[in-house]
Amino acid sequence: MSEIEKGPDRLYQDLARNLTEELASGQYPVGARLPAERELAIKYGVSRPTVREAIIALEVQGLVEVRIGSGAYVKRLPGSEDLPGFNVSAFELTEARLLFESEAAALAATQVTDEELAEIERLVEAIARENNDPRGTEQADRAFHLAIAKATRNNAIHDAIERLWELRATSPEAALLHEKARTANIKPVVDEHAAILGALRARDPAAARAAMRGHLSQVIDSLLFATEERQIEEARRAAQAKRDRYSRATA
Amino acid sequence: MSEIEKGPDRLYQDLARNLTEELASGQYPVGARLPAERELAIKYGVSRPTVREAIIALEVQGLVEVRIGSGAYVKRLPGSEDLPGFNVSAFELTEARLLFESEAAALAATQVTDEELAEIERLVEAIARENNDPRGTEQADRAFHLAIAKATRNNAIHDAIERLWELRATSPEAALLHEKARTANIKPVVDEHAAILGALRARDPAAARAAMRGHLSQVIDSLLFATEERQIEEARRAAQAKRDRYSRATA
DNA sequence: CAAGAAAATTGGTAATACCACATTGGAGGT
DNA sequence: ACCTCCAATGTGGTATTACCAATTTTCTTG
Repeated sequence: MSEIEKGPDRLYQDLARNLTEELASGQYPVGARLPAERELAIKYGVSRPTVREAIIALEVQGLVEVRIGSGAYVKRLPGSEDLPGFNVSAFELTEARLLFESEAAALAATQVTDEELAEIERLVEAIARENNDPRGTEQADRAFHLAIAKATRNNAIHDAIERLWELRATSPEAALLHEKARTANIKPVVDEHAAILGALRARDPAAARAAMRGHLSQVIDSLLFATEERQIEEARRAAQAKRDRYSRATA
Repeated sequence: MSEIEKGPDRLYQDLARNLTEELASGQYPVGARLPAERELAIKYGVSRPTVREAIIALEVQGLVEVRIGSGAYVKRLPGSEDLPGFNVSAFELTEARLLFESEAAALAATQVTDEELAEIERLVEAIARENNDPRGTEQADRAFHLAIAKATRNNAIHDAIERLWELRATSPEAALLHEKARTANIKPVVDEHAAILGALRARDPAAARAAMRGHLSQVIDSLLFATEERQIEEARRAAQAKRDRYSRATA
């Protein structure tokens, strides 16, 4: 039937990629059996050893399970890596950032170097430009926050915060909600980022913490604003009340 | 030469396991070339297709890189997965916990249920028993801190803190240093944990934060105590000074 | 209709052959 | 003596064929 497109190297890799795509397309749901090795060999115009190599590649990746005398069965779909913490909402994510990044900013204020301050200042300007671009990707925003995390001189802190941003990128719902919030609310972020920068420049931990908290509180507000009323009104009120309680206790 | 031990299923898996062990043993350092497929086939008494399957399994795992016409070369050693944040010290880890878990405790104080309080109380008692056991594994300690993280009702926070504990477990140096610190300093932890529990029970965020900070500051102290003077005296002073600066700013 | 046996199907492994690419070493020229 | 080039050799890449073992299906049979 269909032919293998291109690639002079490693036929089995092309075939494994093709099969992975077919898995992702839903052509073979979880639990389904793949065609026999001999059939696949004919279908793709390759030899059976090559088919076996490709299936072994999928097997090692945990995509399929091979049962002797029976066949190769779909174990999980390509997209669904079991990354720990994959099931977090945009609210949880931002709440976590509110807690962690605020403290990180305070620590960074005691550690930041002049070079890092210059870099952060450059990123603030980049964020301003990014905001004017209707199709901005928030790359500068991410870089800004990670630069502060890095200024803590603590790899564990930097990694934890970087991870939160990755979760945001890999969670479809979170990315969508953030995008909605962004289009509806563009103005204040520049000032907030500048305030954070100012506190860092002053080497004032308390001010840096407060500025970061203010910024992320604003982000949560914009998320709340972007939330459909009818849809999750209850969850919205709960998130609001939760934050209020925490904020009041730490004011 | 050597024979394959056992296993009626999947010869290539046995062979891949054998090769992985030989990689781990340092028999083939990074960059070294593995014997030719034909040689391995003879050495292990299997056919070349089977050897190819095993090598492909290693290749998919990123252990070796196959160059056409040249051979299979060791890319990385089995133990060294590139988990993000693999290179963190015990100090960084605990400092991160000091920042994150303190805030998590504050948030948890506003969210914790009576059931969770009962569970946490149970864990405090378990920690006390664990401390009397010279070969305690700190399982209860971990469970205690994760229970508090869970009481925040925020999966992102829980995951981030859980990750820090995993890093501690997977980092040999960190585990070693903690073990040294534990044997040298057993007494205060019970009181500290009880203090945290008390603050949670009182639903007092500020007190919970302070209690957690006090506890983890104590942990850092014990780590400093366990650090060999001659070895990293400079790093020790730096860590001490860093924490002091942050603590003074948040007192 | 059910239980068991036979046949067909499927993955597992081996053996062999040939091709393409890489490396190496020696022939030949400078 | 040195460098260049190319052929021989080694190595992985793939195909073909064959046979075995486990499973599944089919069919016989009580």
